[in-house]
Amino acid sequence: MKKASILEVSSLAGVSPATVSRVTSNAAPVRETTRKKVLAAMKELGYQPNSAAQSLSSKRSNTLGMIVSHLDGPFYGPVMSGVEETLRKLNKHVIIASGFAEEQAEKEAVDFLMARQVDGLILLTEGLDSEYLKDLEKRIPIYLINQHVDGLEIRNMYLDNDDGVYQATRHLIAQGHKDIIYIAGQEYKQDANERVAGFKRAMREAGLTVTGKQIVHTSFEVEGGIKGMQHMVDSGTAFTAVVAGNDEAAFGVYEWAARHGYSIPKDFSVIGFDDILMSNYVSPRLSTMHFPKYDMAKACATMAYQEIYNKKLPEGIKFKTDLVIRDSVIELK
Amino acid sequence: MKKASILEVSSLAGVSPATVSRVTSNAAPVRETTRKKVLAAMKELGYQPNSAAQSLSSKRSNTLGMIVSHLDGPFYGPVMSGVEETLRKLNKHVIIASGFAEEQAEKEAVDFLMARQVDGLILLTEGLDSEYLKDLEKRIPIYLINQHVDGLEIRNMYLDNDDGVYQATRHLIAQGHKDIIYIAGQEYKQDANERVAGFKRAMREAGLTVTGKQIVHTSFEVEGGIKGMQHMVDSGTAFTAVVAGNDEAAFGVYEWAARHGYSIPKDFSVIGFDDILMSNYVSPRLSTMHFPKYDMAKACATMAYQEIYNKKLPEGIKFKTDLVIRDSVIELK
DNA sequence: TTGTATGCGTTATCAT
DNA sequence: ATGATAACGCATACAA
Repeated sequence: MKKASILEVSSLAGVSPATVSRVTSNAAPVRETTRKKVLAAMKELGYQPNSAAQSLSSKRSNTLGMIVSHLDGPFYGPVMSGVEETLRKLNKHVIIASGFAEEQAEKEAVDFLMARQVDGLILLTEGLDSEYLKDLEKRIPIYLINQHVDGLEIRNMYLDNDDGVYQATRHLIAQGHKDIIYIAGQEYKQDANERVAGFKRAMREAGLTVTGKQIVHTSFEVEGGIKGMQHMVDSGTAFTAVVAGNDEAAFGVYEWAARHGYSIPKDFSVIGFDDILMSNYVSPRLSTMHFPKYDMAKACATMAYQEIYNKKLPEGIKFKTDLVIRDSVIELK
Repeated sequence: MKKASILEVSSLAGVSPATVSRVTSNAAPVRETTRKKVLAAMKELGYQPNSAAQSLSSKRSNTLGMIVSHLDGPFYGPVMSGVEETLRKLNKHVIIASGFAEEQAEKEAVDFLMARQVDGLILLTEGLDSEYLKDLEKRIPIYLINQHVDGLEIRNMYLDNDDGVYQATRHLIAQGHKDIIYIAGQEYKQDANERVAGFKRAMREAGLTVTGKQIVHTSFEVEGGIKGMQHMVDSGTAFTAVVAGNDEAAFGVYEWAARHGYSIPKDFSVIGFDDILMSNYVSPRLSTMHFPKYDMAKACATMAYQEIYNKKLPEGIKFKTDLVIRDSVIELK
């Protein structure tokens, strides 16, 4: 069974190739009886449209490009998964490239995918600035996950970072904590700063003072959590609870605690952000803010599909986090 | 700057389109002076070959398909990363699809990618049996990661699972442990069983008896580790050390220990397998067998490239694991 | 070494 | 509703 072409199908069905194309693409009306004939012929020959030919002729690749900072990492996996799954059901393809969170590499990834004639670009990047993106948007539909760009709001899938950490902090406060420290992500990262803002807001609203001493910028990594804790202790800042910029940093806090003989949550409470898979399996199980990564990815893929292939106007969505209470936070006596 | 075609480049360079094609594809000799002219023209027009046209004409998509069980998960990420990175450097593309470790879904993924005219298939699957794969191999070059199929050895990137667990177990024995239990992965999984074999071999070689009581088949997941431990305790099997089928299961052992008030490695030692990222960050840091996922992925991608685009014969590679000593195993006094 | 001409498999335009 | 036919942009025999 070698590859059959549209021509063979058409002759076997006794119609023109154009008609076959009409039934495969579902783009024009076809009499029900002829449709059946064609479908039968397709099945008999095991016909699969040649996508290169389709692309060449239709000027569409039926493929979306996706760029993520890293192919590994607990955060990107679920996002890729959601995008791929959604698009596959819609019979579209994804080509994923990694950008390593570096401007140069991410731009190369863009070029790489553009050369591939992708119909749109889903971007979960960190090194592409607003100028570049606005420019890019003129050439191809783009969809941004986790990055806010003025003027591109409608193509933005966004998380309410501020509100998320606000909730997390309030949870701590509700448990009686007053001396709370915050281990923030990289200062140049948008989301890191929004989260810091949520922390400050919650603290002030509760009548608690927040000075620079209670916040340290490190990174969204295990190492960042470790360093952050060390910094706080070195600087003599007292605390009964720590909110980590993300779960990985929270694991760093755990690690620091283990190294120095502290017990969580007995000695101090910890809350994270993202709700990555591992968070449910560390000891103590990490209380955190659930980031609806998967839903966000699906929404993003759907939005892209709708705009590109169905001419619907895109509409940005702002997602909210949910508090996931587990075992790493206890009431302060 | 709209998309320039090969025709415009050729006329601007004062050569035929065929010559332009020759320089882009690097497939036929071109006089150095004309090459420069062409290159200049390409640059001036920002020429990017239309890959759909290339595919259609050359009957090559310059794209490899890759199927993994899950897009997330600590194991697949590094593998995807290695493949993507390697291929991108070689100017080839990867389309990744997930198969969810289910036969049906994985076969659909194959069809999906075949329809896309991929030039080859890199398979990191769990639901595709030998028969199917041997059949598939007749239609398209395939490369198997982590799955041994008789007759397809040359297209196989394989890990010496047996030797890995053998080493892990010997490490435990060298530390004075005699009562060792093994928490194995799913019984229908090839690698799970090879690992069990390595365990038995090491035990017997050391003159230690190994009965069915010391081995329990659960799964390669955190939950599997938890259940495995519970099973061992319920059945009253004594032990001073446990080897887990993989790191995730080892985390389950950690979790079980935490829930029941045991302290690792004081109360018992634990060794894992895979060396996933998190293993370095749990407490205590997990001793484990390093699985060269990334290297394996790169080797696989390179092999695929060489065979498909350079007609070189593929050659399967068997990788070895390395013992990574961290803090979860201590000497038995 | 370079040019000419044809074909790749599909979609889209224009008829009918 | 359906058919005929011209693109689509490139690679590749074949010729020169």
